[in-house]
Amino acid sequence: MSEGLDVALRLVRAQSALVRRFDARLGGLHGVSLADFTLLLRLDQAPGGRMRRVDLAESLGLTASGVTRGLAPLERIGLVTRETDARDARVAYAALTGTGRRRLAEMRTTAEETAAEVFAGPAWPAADIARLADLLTRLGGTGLRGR
Amino acid sequence: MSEGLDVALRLVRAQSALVRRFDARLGGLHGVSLADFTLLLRLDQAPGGRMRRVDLAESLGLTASGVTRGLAPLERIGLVTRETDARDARVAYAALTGTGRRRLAEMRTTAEETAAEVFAGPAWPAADIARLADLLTRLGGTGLRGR
DNA sequence: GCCATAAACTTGAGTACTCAAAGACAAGGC
DNA sequence: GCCTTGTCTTTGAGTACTCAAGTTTATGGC
Repeated sequence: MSEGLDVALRLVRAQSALVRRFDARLGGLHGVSLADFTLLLRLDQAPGGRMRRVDLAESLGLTASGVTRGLAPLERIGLVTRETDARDARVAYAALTGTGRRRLAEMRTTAEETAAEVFAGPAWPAADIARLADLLTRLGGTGLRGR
Repeated sequence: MSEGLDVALRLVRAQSALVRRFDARLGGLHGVSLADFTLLLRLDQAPGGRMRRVDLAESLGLTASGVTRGLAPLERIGLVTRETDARDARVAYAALTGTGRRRLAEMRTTAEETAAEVFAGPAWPAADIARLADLLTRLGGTGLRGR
């Protein structure tokens, strides 16, 4: 089997393990999934803590439909609100609420702890984590750091 | 944001892009998803081209339930058959059929082409692909190479 | 031999997405 | 001002999984 294919399959496999791990921790402590967390994080990084649904979709690698469906429960529990645009009545912003921001800060702590556990131990020197970040960036997934 | 968390999120993002790409190619040319292909590939690598469903699940990172559901359509289109164990009536093997093996060989070609496209260009020297393979292996996803 | 426990598998219900279609609005040509 | 085209969003239907519960069969103590 070609190495490229091997890498792609390994990546898919690694992802499902990772998602399970984050889902378990975030779900247990905060009642949200990794997808929920990622969405909130992305909102938090946007100016004003709000974004149009299309842009959110684009930025998360989902369809607009997926964003609508993912946002609904977060609105229901008061982490996100819907805001309108004065200029364009078609657009519905998703905006972080105060509660959302506070809860997100807590989630972020546990997400970082989880990541630290994943990369703990002598198998993961900082240089290798950085190398992995670099390689994954090249692979085309838009990152979220420092935005 | 911690670099570990950043890497984890990047990986998730990269995976969804990758899966979409493979799904499009494999679906278009052979009518199967990347998940289908991975399952068939795993079967092909097992001695006798057959495996117990539990082991298949373990090896793919799915639940037994997911395997049952994923296998059904592949049995329906004749790529896989169900076999019984003479010693233990609980187990139902999944086995590649001759057709399955032939079709898999074709799928493999397009999967390798797709992987080659993903890693094409000067951004991806062979050494970096190998490095990525190594890093992902450390991350715990069980690979499929050379089994 | 019988029973308790455990393993392999399937099934029902639920979740998180996808795509395609539809509704509401915007923008530009004319 | 109207009409066409395009954009933003939601919704219906379908897919691919999950978990929990149920069935069937094996195994080991006694």
